[in-house]
Amino acid sequence: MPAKRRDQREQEVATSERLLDTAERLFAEFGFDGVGMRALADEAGVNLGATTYHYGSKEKLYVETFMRRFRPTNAARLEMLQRAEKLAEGRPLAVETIVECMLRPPFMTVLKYPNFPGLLARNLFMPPAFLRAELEKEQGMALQIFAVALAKALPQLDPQILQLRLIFGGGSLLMVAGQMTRLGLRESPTHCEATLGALIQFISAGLRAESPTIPGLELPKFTAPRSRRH
Amino acid sequence: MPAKRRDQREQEVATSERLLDTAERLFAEFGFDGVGMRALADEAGVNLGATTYHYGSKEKLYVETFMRRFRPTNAARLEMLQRAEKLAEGRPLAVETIVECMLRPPFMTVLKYPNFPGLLARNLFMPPAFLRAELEKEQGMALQIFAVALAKALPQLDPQILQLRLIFGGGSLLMVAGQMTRLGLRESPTHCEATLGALIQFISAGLRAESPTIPGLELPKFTAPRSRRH
DNA sequence: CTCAATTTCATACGAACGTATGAATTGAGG
DNA sequence: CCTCAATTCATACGTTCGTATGAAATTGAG
Repeated sequence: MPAKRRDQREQEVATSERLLDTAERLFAEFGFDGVGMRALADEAGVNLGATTYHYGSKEKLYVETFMRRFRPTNAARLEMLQRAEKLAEGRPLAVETIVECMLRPPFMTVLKYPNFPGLLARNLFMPPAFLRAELEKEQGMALQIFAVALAKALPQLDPQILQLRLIFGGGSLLMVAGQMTRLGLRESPTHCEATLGALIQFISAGLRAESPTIPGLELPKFTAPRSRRH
Repeated sequence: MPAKRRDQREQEVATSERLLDTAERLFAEFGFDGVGMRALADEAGVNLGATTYHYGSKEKLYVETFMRRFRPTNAARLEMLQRAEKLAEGRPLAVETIVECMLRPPFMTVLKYPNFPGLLARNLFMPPAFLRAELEKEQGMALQIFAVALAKALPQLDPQILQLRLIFGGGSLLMVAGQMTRLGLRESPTHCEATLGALIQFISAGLRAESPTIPGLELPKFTAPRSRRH
């Protein structure tokens, strides 16, 4: 069973990669339902049939388009946290350090792949039904790990409040990611770094805010997908 | 020129309203491109032609669906701020007060109309091209006014940083709005109020964070729409 | 050179899309 | 009762949708 045949002499990048790159750009801008397979194939310069041949269906292509960036980014966050913890040798990590571990990898991904922010915002805010499962699997554990690390850094903070504040912070990250191009953060790495720093400051301060035991707050499990259509 | 004829004896709500309500639900869940006019008309129990008759086009219906909620919500924010300022009689407002004026009206709208969060998240994060103009017009001024009020409450804060942090806070609001149903905040006003309180705390603390003069940060005007397709 | 697997390509299918059209239906005013 | 504007409704238009099909072309191994 032969695998990849086409050599690299005439073709700069393989068809499947070209499809993924184009899908990243178009899906990020117009969303799943806003992009047709024909437009996608045309922009990628490949035949329409190549889409089903390489990815089976539009939904699978969409999932793979997102996961190709999301998976390594998420892995990098965990690695960065582990490295920080190893470096600390038992001493508790600063909140800023943990937050930076959460934010820097996505920021770097966003800086490297200009169309990723759109995907990120779309899929984390209002994920299509067919993406929910794989998404939950990938990010659920990471979120849990960071919640534990932060709980260690903020022992006096109610875990429920912490979970809520993590959601708040995630919203901030998504917002700035989604508007990155609009903010002109792509032209200069300096701006980007400065913005990342400001975001770390903002979220860390929010996490540290003293919480006067809000009564009656009782958060559910944060699972429970819903879906209709598709 | 007669206007509304059909009396209210047999029809609970008018056709145009039924269309808006259904549009709110479906657009919130599936987005503009994810909803067909036929499905919309069917779920609303009206004829397909009624959609073009009452709203002219799908885009106009979409804009009106969103603006019907967004306009009064935004107005309420400004009114609440004005009331607070009048009540303060010249004394500077607390950051928490200003932030509450920004957050409470949307929260109330979200509590009253369960499908509004979806619209809000979709349209503020990744607004369709045809909505950008009307959106900018509606929220641009409000954001400016709140930025001024906050600058007065935080005189030592760099305005650039403030603007950035406002974006962060907006992300937090959108995130929690978009996940409101998922978080189970709809069943109990107590949870909702508690979450609102936690969000006010979080954002206020983030706004207050001391900013060690991040060098090289230079934010652009925050305008510049892009668009292709449609 | 041959062969078989891999990849490309043109084409076609039925369904759904947004919108336009004009005929029925409705109901208050003359 | 008749009129007429407002509204509803059935139907049809051209287009685009996602996917399937099978023949052509390409490729590396033997």
